[in-house]
Amino acid sequence: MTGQSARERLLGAVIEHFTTDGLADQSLRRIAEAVGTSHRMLLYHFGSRDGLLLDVAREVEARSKAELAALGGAGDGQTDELVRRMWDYVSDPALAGFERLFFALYGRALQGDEATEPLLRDDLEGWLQANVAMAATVGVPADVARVHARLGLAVTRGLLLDLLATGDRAGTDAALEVFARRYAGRWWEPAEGPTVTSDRAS
Amino acid sequence: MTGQSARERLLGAVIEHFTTDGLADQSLRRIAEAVGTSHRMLLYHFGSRDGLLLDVAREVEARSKAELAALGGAGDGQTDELVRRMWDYVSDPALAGFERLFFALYGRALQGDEATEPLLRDDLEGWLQANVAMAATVGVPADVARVHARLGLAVTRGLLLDLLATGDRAGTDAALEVFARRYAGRWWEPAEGPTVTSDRAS
DNA sequence: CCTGTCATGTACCAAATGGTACATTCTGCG
DNA sequence: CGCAGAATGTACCATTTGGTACATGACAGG
Repeated sequence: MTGQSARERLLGAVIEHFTTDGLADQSLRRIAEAVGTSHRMLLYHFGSRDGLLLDVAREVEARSKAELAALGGAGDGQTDELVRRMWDYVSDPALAGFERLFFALYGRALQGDEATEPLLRDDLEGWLQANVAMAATVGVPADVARVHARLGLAVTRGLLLDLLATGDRAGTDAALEVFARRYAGRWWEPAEGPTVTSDRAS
Repeated sequence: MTGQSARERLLGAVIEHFTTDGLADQSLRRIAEAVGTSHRMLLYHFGSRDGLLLDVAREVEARSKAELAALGGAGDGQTDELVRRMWDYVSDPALAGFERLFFALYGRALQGDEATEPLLRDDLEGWLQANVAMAATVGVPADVARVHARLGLAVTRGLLLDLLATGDRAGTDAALEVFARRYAGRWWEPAEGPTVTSDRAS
């Protein structure tokens, strides 16, 4: 029973360690000690240091995807509600450590680190597609949904960076609320009285 | 003349090196070789490895601030124009390497790395204050300006993360345009027909 | 010319690194 | 039981690491 499971337990423990102690400048031995094993075992299960980091990146990506999937249910077709729910979930203090790890891996990946690259390739595209599919169920055409999903993700990620850096929950909450307000309603259905945009004035 | 200048030249070269080759797992000796000096000299000028990273972080933060300051001029009081100009500037491919370095440092800092911490403390707050000051010249109250500046920065940063990861310029441009459209006009001047907010229950 | 200060090179160090070789235990299965 | 294969421990390795000690170079001002 230990076959794949031991490895998975280790992986979970390593992620937890990276979550609390950071992933920069961590040697196999330090990691091993922190998760209660030997650096020999990490090599055994993951092949190499980069192999370990690769699996960590994959797992983090998978968990992020799971986060987002959890938001799929109970949609009422109001995009502002979706972005609010997403923000509420993702800004939960209990997840802060994980989100920090996510961004640390992401930053590394941006600089060409091979081990963390899967994060770049799959994460965003997966989110967009999930969103497009979800939007289709309430009648939003795919191309429209895609661009709005993109914007919604950018807002939440940008504000999450802000929140993690400053800890200013009230400020970031307020900013998200401003955004959500402008997305209230079923705006994608063409005519419906005067639209949200305040084209007058200016 | 070499006094502070040699150090500054080195710092610039190191940043350039980090920009192209990444900052993860770089030893003093590798850095030194890349910038044409000895690891001994890096220690001499920056005290320690962390000292070097600290100065890199400070400099990157200073350059980011300078980026934003460059956007201050020629405002016409239209917030959508400001966010468009900001995006145009920040998404310039020529700056991509630098932005990647920025996010890599940022991610590190989020995980508690002391050397890169100044990025967290100063960068965002500086941007907010600059924006509030700028907005004041066109009559936007400070508290309103602050929350909108926050949102604007989040959108650009979030989309920048997207662009750097996917390279999808058309997609990110389109998302920004959707955002900007909803910000057209001088929306902060209170009464002007029905407001945007749709105070729904819950 | 001498002397002091900044800059740089050379040589070195103990410690830590990722990885490997080999022996050993554990465990499920025929 | 006995044995294969996975899991783990021990010991080791060459290399690299950040940092230091010390000598030397450049060069300004007295």
